[in-house]
Amino acid sequence: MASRRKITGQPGDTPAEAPRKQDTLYVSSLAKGLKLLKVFNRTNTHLSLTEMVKLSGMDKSAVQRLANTLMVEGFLHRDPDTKRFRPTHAWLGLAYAYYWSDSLVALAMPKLIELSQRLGETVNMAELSDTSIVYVARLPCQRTNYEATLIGRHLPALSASPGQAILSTWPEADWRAAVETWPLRQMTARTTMDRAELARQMARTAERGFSITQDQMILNEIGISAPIRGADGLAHGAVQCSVSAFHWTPERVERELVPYLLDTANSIAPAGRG
Amino acid sequence: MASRRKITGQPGDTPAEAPRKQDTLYVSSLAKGLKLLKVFNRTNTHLSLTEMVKLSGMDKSAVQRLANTLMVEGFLHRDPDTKRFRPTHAWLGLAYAYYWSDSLVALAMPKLIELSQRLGETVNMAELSDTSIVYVARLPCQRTNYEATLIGRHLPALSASPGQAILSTWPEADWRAAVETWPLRQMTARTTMDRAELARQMARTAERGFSITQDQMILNEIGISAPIRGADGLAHGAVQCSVSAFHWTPERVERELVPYLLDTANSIAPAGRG
DNA sequence: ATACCCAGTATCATATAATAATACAATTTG
DNA sequence: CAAATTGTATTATTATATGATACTGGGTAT
Repeated sequence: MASRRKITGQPGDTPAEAPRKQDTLYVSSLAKGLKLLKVFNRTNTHLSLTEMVKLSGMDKSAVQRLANTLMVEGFLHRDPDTKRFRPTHAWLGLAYAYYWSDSLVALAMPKLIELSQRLGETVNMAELSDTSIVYVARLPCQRTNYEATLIGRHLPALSASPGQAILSTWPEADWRAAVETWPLRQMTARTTMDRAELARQMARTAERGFSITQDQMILNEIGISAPIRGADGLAHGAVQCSVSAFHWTPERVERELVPYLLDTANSIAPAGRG
Repeated sequence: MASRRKITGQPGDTPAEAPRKQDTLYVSSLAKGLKLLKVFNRTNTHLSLTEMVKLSGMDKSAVQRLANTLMVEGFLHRDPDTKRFRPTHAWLGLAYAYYWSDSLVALAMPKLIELSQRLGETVNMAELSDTSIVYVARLPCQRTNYEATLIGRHLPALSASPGQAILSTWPEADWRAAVETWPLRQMTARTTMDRAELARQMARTAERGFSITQDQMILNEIGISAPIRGADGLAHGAVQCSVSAFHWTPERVERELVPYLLDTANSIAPAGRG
């Protein structure tokens, strides 16, 4: 590796390229294989070998071997005609396994279904994952767009209403630190990028016990979230309801949705830790 | 490896232990890492190092290194207190990526939502994966149990109504071969294990264009499925409705559910191949 | 208390198994 | 039909994964 090092690294590469992680208890071949899985996303769905090479920044031979291994093990499917790789049902199998390890979802599910039928609007459940929230359960209604039906989506916690609801249950110093440092991404023209403004919203959320956001992820979308508190008062997750600003005003939301949302969130009592 | 081979292999091991797959384009370290992921399932949700060793049949040191790598890469979480590993939200992130690669789900989703609201009963969509069906979309209703809300579940295609519906669109010789050879598992006391009987059911299904099963996965559960046909007439997936035998009779199902189910399935037109 | 046992952690010499260059085949493109 | 691009196969080289072993610490029973 000393002599045959990568000479320059193409300018388009991911920055820094992560020189070496640890040593003895780090299996880099496994890490590279996982990296190849992560290359598939919303825009990269059916990839050729060379595309995988470009996107992963790894060597052609390496990608060849890793992709082949993933195929043999059932994690990638190769279309014999186009020679392109795509994810397999094994990826859903992992989600299935995940759900059995997350007791909070099991607790919440019946209440979420009930809420969704009562409100007739999209109901979601999200959990915090580092500085993002992740949708773990989704009950769509007719006018829900496809993206909003998909579990596993990660969003910046600061901008999404479930994130704000969860954070608001933290000690004030903690959530203020998060508001200062956690990443933000301009998703729509109106996504709040002003951290001072976010801090004000958070203060209001902490005070009221629920969060309301608008135009943050999609224009004309109103998100309302209530935290699911544990015995220690800290939130493990949040129940979210998503409605259209065409049909709803913040006032009506607060009158007709929030009470049910809070009721549902409060009725979900996490046992120990999720 | 010639000298330090595994001496005997404990009697409890998985059979044969897969001596070697291929050689030059097979990265066994990656395969082992994936094997470790597969160890997590419905019953094994939070695993200690030694449990992972037992379940995977791999060396203690190997598991140590692989698990550590999976943790560093964000695919396993370790509880600092119990020292146990569990799946992370990355597992749901893979499901999210999967959904963008499966255009059939995107096509079907709005129709499935509509159907679920019209019927007020659990509506699912499943796809064939080898000899299993996999649930790719689920719209639960109040009395749906937790397991039936989870995507990614694999079931023997021969026993599940979506599997029968899909198979019934194949040329008769093909589905007959499947009925003869594909695996069966006794899930309830009444799961049909008689292949001749299954063949009769399949013939009926092929004739009628939809399948009805009862007591196959859960007692008192009736499953009704309609195939989603492509341009070639072959099914890429199936729409399923699941109801309780306490509230429904096969006759009423056929009158009040089947027409809507068929209508929904027919309105989903797969473009090219999923 | 103390000794034991078991689970988790760390270290290291060894050679297996991953590497990346290269060559070949099969495409698609001009 | 040539040229370029992508996918496939082969190989020498050594970096990297291996698994035995030893260390640490918590829990339990003696």
